Amino acid sequence: MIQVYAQNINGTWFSLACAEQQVFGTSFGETEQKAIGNLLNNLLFNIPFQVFLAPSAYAKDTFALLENIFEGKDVNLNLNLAVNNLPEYTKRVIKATMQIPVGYVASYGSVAKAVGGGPRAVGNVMAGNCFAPIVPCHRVVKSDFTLGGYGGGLKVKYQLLTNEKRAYPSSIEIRLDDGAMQIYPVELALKDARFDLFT
DNA sequence: TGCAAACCATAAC
DNA sequence: GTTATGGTTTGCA
Repeated sequence: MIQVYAQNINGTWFSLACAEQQVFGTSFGETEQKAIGNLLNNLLFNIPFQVFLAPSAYAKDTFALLENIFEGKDVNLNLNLAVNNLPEYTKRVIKATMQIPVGYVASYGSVAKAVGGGPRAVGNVMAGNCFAPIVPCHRVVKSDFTLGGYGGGLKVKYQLLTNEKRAYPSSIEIRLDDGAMQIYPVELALKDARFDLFT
């Protein structure tokens, strides 16, 4: 039985699906309904779940982690994510995406180059990301450094990236199991962002 | 700039 | 099996 929780932190609703100290999905939204809706939408397991009003200790800890990520802080991600049932390619993309540090972004194309496959396939994985914002899909942008899309809305993507500014001087290459991935300072993606594109 | 074609793993049928 | 669908990219006018 999977346990589902929702909690409001500083005006944002976070949602969590977990069992046995293992995270099956996370999400967030403007309202409690949206947060849980997003969560269940992406949850691909057809397993019974139960919604709890009061968070368990484990849920509390995880919510605190989500909030820290949301605010752009550097956090230690030693969470136990339930990815075993996901398709092989999806796992690879998730793993690579989690290697993007705070303060940097990657493009769909550079992720694709690192894990194989094409940019659109990477976009597909992001669109179904069950672990936002733990798996930092908001750090993946288009090759021209416009934001691309975001499940939670582009405004949120912009906000998250703004919180993660670290003023790194240049792009670097990070090593993955499979290959290498080029990542760029997040400022590049924020420079030309215009709010009128968000509506 | 703007448009069309190539791109590639999933999910749905 | 086959088709449709993207949070894309690239080339070309």
